[in-house]
Amino acid sequence: MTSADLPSLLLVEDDAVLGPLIAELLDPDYRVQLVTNGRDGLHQGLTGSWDVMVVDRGLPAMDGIALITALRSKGIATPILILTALGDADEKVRGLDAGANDYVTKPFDAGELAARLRALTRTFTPPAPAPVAIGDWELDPTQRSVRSVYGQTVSLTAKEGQLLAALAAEPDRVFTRDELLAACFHASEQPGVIDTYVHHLRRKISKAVIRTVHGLGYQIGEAHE
Amino acid sequence: MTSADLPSLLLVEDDAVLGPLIAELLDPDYRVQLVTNGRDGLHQGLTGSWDVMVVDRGLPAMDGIALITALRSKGIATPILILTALGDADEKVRGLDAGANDYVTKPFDAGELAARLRALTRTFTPPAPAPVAIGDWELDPTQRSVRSVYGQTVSLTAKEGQLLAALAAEPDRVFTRDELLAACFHASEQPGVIDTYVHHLRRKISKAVIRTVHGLGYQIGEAHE
DNA sequence: CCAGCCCGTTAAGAAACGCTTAAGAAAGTG
DNA sequence: CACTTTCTTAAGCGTTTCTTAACGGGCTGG
Repeated sequence: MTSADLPSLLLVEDDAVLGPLIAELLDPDYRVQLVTNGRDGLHQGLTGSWDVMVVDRGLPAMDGIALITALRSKGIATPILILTALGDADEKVRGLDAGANDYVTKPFDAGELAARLRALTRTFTPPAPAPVAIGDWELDPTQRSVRSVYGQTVSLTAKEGQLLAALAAEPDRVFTRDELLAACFHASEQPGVIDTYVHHLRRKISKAVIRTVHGLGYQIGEAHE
Repeated sequence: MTSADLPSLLLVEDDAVLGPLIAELLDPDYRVQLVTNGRDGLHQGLTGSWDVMVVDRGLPAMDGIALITALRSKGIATPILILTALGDADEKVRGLDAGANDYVTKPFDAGELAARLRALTRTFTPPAPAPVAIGDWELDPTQRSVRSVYGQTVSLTAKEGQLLAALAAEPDRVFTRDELLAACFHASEQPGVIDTYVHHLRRKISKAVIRTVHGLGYQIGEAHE
C-alpha cells in the first residue's frame, strides 16, 4: 500500500463489457486501472506500483499466463488473481504454477472475489509488533518515536517514521530515492524530499544510523569498511 | 520452509476416511501431520512451526473459523487453506475474512489442491543477482562493494564497480582498453582512464587481482599457458 | 643491453552528487 | 478562523567522483 488511501489494483481484461463492469464492482475498494490487452498489462505491471492484479486468461497481444510468467521473471512479486472462464483443473494448475496466487472462474460471485482480493492484499501484522532495532535505537511500532538504548526518546513525524521504517525493513540493503519515494510518499514528489528527511532523521537520531551510498541511495546498517 | 527437506503441512480434518486419504495424497510433497479436532489444531498451530495448514470447516471441539481466528490473533501468519464441503459464497467470504488465504470446496481436484498449496508456500524471491567471485573476493551484485572471503568489505565507486564487473564477466579473457572503455564508459574518454581505475582497484583490493598483459590490456584470472 | 614504447602513479580541474538551510504550502488543531 | 506543526520545494555550498594529463619507472625487441 503506497499511502493511506485505497489499494491500487491493475485489471487486465479484454472483454469490452465485463472489463468496465468488474472495474466498477471493485471501484469502492480499490483504485482500479483497467487495461485491455496483455502488452499494456505487462507495461503497467512493470512500471507501476500495484497492490494486487486481476488478469484474464485469454488476452489479445499477450496471453494471461505469458503475462504472469513475464512479470514474475522480472521480479514482480505483486499478488495476482486469475479471473477467467477456463475452469478445468488443468487450467487452474497451469495458471497457479505460472505464478498466480489465486484462480477464480467466471461466472464468479462478487462477494467471493472481493474476499479473495482482501485475502491477497491483507498485510498480516502480528498483534504485538516487536520494536525494530536500528543500531543503538529502537523504532516504536507506531512509527512515531524512537528510543535510544539509554532511555532517551525522540518523537518523529509521520514521514520521518515511515522513511526510517522502510530503511529498517531491510538492513544492509541500499534503497534508491525512487524506491523510498514509492514506499513512503505518493511518488509524485521530488526525489530531493528524501534528502531533507534523511537530514531530519540524522539530526534527531545519531548521524551514523543512515549511510549514504553515493550515486545510489541510502542504507541502514553495515558500514562498509 | 523450515529445512532443506519437504515443507511441513498441518492437516486438520475430522473425517476418519477423508483425513488419512488427503494426508496420503499430500504425502509425496509435504511432511504431513494430521490432527482430527480444532483444539489439537490450535495447539499444533501455536507450538509447531508449519509451512502451510489445511483445515476443515466443521470440526469437533473447535470450529475451523474459530481455529483460524485464534491462530491469527496470536500472531501466527502461516498460510491457511480451508478445505470443506460448505461451498456457499457467503461461507467462503467468512472463511477468507477470518484469515484464511484460500478456500477449496469438496469434492476437490487433487491437482488443483496441490497447485494452490504450491502457490501458498511459494516463497517468491526476486531473481537474486549472484555475487561474482573474483579470486579471494566477491563482487556484490549492486556492483558497489566487494567482500573478501574474510569479512572485510570495501566500497567501490560506480566506475570502479563497472570496470571490475566487466573484467570479472569473462575471467581469463584479456580485455583491451578500448573494449573496457566501451563497456564501462561513454567511449568518449581517453583510454588512459582505464589505467587510473585499475590503479584505484588494485589499491582498494589486492594488487594481484587484475593482471596486466603488456601491449594488450587487462585480465582477471590466470595467465595463458 | 639500450632505445623506445607502455604502464603505474600522482595531482588537479571539472562535473556530478549530496547536505544544509530557509521559506512557502498544506494539513492538523484548538 | 487563527495558530501550530508538518510537508515540499528550491537554491547555495561542500564533498565525492570522474577525467585528463604529466612524469618517471618498467617491459620488450632488436
